[in-house]
Amino acid sequence: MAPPYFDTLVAHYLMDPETSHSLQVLGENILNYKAMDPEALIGSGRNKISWQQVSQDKLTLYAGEKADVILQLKQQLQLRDKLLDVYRDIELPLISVLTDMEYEGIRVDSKVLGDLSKELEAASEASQKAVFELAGEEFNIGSPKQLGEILFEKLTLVEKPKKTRTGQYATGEEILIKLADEHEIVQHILDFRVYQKLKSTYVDALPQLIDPRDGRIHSTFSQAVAATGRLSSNNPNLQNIPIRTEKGREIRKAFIPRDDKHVLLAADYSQIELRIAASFAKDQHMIEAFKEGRDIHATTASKVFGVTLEEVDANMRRKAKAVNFGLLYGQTAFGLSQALSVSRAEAKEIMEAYFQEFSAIKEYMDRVIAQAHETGYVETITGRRRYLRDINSRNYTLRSYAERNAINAPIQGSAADIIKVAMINIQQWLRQENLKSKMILQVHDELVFDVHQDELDHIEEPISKMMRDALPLDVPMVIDVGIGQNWLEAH
DNA sequence: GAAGTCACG
DNA sequence: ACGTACGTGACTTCA
Repeated sequence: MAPPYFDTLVAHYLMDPETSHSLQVLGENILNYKAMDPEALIGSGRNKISWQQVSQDKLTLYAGEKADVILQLKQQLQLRDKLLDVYRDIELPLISVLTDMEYEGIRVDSKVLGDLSKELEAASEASQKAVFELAGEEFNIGSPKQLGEILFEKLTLVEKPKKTRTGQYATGEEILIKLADEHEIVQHILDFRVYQKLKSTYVDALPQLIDPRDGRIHSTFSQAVAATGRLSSNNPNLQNIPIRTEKGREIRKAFIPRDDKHVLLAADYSQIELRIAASFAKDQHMIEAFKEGRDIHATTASKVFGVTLEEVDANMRRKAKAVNFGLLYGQTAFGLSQALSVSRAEAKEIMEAYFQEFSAIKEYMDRVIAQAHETGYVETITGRRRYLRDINSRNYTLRSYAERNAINAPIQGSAADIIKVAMINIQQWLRQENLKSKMILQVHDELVFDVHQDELDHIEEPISKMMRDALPLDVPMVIDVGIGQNWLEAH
C-alpha cells in the first residue's frame, strides 16, 4: 500500500508499547465498542474452521466492522509532541523498509545444513550413548523431569538439589556446569543439549522455510512487539542464529549471497549501548576513552583496579567487562558476584570502585530512576516511551524490576532508534542511487546487505557513515564492516 | 498452553 | 528476609 496511510498498530505501539494493540482490545478500551468475536465465525479448538469456509455475508460484516473500527481509532489515537515525530519520521517510514527486507530475504544453502545435520546427528547419538551407559539405563534426556530424577535421585549428584519455582529439579546449563566435576555424565548431557538445540532449532528447521521460488528465507520483522523499541524477527527468527560456539558458527556458513555476482556485507555498531550510556550520563572519563578509541574494558579495568593501562591483565579486563555489561541492566553486587564467580564482598568492592571513578554514570542512573518514579515512564533519545507500572509498587521485587527497566529501556531503546534511522536513510539512498544491492537483515546492532560486486567499492563508506551519523551523541560511533561469501565470513 | 531450556543482541 | 541483569523466539516435554 502506498502512503499516506495511518497505522493503528504502530501508533498504539508508540503510545504504550507493552499493552495489546489488537483492534478487538483497542475497540473496547478506546471506542467502548465490543467488536464481533472471531470465534463466533470460525469457532475454536477442534471445531475451528477455516476462514474460507465462512459465508460471504458473515465475512463482509466482519471485515466491514474492522474497517469501521480502524477508521474510528484513527480519530482517537492522537500522538503528540515527540511521539508524533517518532511516528512520522521513524516508525511510519520504517514500515516499507521492513517490507522490502522481508520481500528480498536471504539465500540459504541447504547442502551446508544437510551435511551439518548428519554431523550433529552422529555427535548427538554418541553423547546419548555415553549418558545412557553412565546412567545405567535409557531415558529421555530431553525431559527435564526425567533428567532430574536420574541426576538427583538415582545418581545423587548433590545433597540438596536446586529446584525450579514449580518444585521440579533445576537442570539448566548454569546448574549443570557447576556439577560437571561431580560426575562424568554431566558433560555428556551438556554436549547432547547443544547438538539437539542446533539441530532442531536451526539445522533441520531452516531448510523447510526456504522458499522454493527463490531459494531464500523470508523472515518476518515485527515492529510492534518489543517493549523497548527493538524489532523482533520470527518464522524463522533470524536474529538468534548461533555465533558464540564453534559448532554453532558453522550454521552461519549456510547464509549466502543471492548469486555469484553478490557478496554479503555485515556492518555493526561497536559498543553502541555503552556509548549511549556514556553520552547520556555525560561521563567525561568514559567519553574520553571512546574519543581516543581506547579499549573500553581495559580502560575501565585500569580505573577500577587503580593500575596503569599497561598493567591491566586479562582477568582484570574480564571483570571490568562484566561490570560494563551489567551496568546497562542495573545489575546488583549479588548479580555481578554470580556472573564472575567471586564473593559478594569482592563484587561490592568492584562496583564501589567503579561508581567512584565513573560518578557521572551513577548520578545518571539515580536521575533516571527518580524521573521514572515521578512520571511513571522513561524515554529514549527520540522520546520513545516505556511506562513502568510497578515503579512505585510496595512490592520490592516488582519495584526493583521496574527500576532495572528504567535504566535499561532508554539505552536499549535509543540503540533501536539509532539503527532504525540508519535503516531508513540507507534504504532511501540505495533507491535514489538505483543500486542493485539490498539491505536484507537487522540484528539489533547489525545490518546485513546483499551487495552487488560492482557496487562494493562505493557502498561501504556511505553505509558506514549513515549508520555512524544517524543521530547525534556526545561520543563518536564506530562501525565495524566485514565482507564475505557467507554470513560467518562477513563478520 | 505452561514450563523448562537455550539461541541471539 | 527477600531476590537479585535487560530484550526477544523456538523447541521439547507434559498435563
